[in-house]
Amino acid sequence: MIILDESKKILSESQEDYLKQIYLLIEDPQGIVGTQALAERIGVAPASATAMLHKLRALGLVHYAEYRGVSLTESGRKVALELLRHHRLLESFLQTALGYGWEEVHDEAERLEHYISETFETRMALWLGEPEFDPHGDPIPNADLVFPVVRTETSLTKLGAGFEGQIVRVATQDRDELNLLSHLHLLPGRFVKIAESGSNGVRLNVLNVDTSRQGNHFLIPLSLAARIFLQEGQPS
Amino acid sequence: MIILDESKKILSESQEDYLKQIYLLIEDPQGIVGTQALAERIGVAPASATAMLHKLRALGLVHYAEYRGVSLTESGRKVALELLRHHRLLESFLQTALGYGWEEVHDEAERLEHYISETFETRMALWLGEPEFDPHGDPIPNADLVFPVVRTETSLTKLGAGFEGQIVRVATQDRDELNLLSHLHLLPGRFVKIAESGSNGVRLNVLNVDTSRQGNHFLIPLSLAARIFLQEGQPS
DNA sequence: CTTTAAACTTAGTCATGTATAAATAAAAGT
DNA sequence: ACTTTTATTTATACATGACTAAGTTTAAAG
Ligand SMILES: [Mn+2]
Ligand SMILES: [Mn+2]
Ligand SMILES: [Mn+2]
Ligand SMILES: [Mn+2]
Repeated sequence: MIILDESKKILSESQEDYLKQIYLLIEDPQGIVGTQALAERIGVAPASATAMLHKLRALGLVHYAEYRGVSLTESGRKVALELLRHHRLLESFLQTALGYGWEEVHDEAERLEHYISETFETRMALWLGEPEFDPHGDPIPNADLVFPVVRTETSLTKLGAGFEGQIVRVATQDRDELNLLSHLHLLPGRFVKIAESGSNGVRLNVLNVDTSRQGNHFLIPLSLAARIFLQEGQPS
Repeated sequence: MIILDESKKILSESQEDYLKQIYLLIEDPQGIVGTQALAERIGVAPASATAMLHKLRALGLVHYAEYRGVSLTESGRKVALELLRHHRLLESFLQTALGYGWEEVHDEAERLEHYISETFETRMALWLGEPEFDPHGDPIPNADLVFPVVRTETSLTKLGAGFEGQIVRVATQDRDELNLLSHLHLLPGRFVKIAESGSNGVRLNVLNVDTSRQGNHFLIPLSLAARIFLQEGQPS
């Protein structure tokens, strides 16, 4: 549905998802991703991915050399960022405006990101007050597809006991994990203090929750703690 | 995207649009519609419609006999109403919640109606306060797909000079017509008095608009007047 | 009735996105 | 280097939804 500047060409939901997944699979800005990993992520056979890569290359959306891997061209990257903006604005909007539960937003956004118009995008952003981060704490590219300035965020596993800071990102889409974190008040915005940090997990005190629930001593397993990011600071 | 109760089968956007247009083209509850009219409405060649009708019949969604025309089965009708509910809730929501212009809502709703979930539908309805009519004045089936009780509405062309009533429906999706009506304050909810009704059109006085614009004597052509519906009554 | 026109369906193609099976290239192991 | 394993591509096929051209049915006129 996203319309390319140049020829006003319209991409299919499939094509868009390939571009988005290529973007997300490439960590380093200069990296490439292989056919297998891509196919696996999209949920198709490797041969199907190869076929699609030929088409995307013909459209000028990817750099792709047979057997060597794939990366995005400038216009391919724009499509991916456009989608990312739609997705993250949608997650914010569904939660804030429509009262969606924390775990319900992802699937809906995954589908709708391909079908909302630029007008819809603009109006959501306006309604939300041009947010820079979504409910997970993930950065939202602005209308010109530029990311907000990065915050200094550090994974829970890299901080020691006694550290005080604010949760700024929770890098998981898993429903159960999100429900757990939601229950424990461990969502972006919360201020916490690390009570204990060991090899089997991390214990936190939530600082700005009513005193009756203060002594929050649940042990967060390392696998999850690694995906919770803090920024130093105290509640204002 | 709409999921059939029985086999959890998912319909394509195309299939859904066929069912919806069959529904809209059949005025009488017991009527049928021909291949040509249907094809024209969808924007495909008649042969393409024939092919699709075979598929929809195989899915148990339409009654269809070659050369004799098509109508909806009970489950086909449910899909059509489901879509209609999505469409009309979306139009209301885009306008009320997101500040869409009167003419912008239709195209967006036409696409999104196929991709929103039942959750999205439910939340929109809640946000809007379970509305029974959309911004055009068209009735919205409730969650059980039952229409609200019909209002007594009469086309402008069937009423004489001096009649006072409230606009309850504006049966057009045309952007220019909608813009015009919007400018003239002739939208559902307004109270008007018929100033003149002749063979070249109808002139209205808008009753509850500031006095400076009272003498609204624009001539509404009959073709448009026929699609404006009033209910008798005075402003409260 | 028979002829003609309109509506409709069938037959044969095409584009898109997927799949499996077989072939080939690249990487790893010895 | 040679061999084996793994990644990837090619060849072929299938489903969907569209098209055009040609044939068929039905309805309207004479
Ligand atoms: Mn998606
Ligand atoms: Mn956009
Ligand atoms: Mn539609
Ligand atoms: Mn629904």
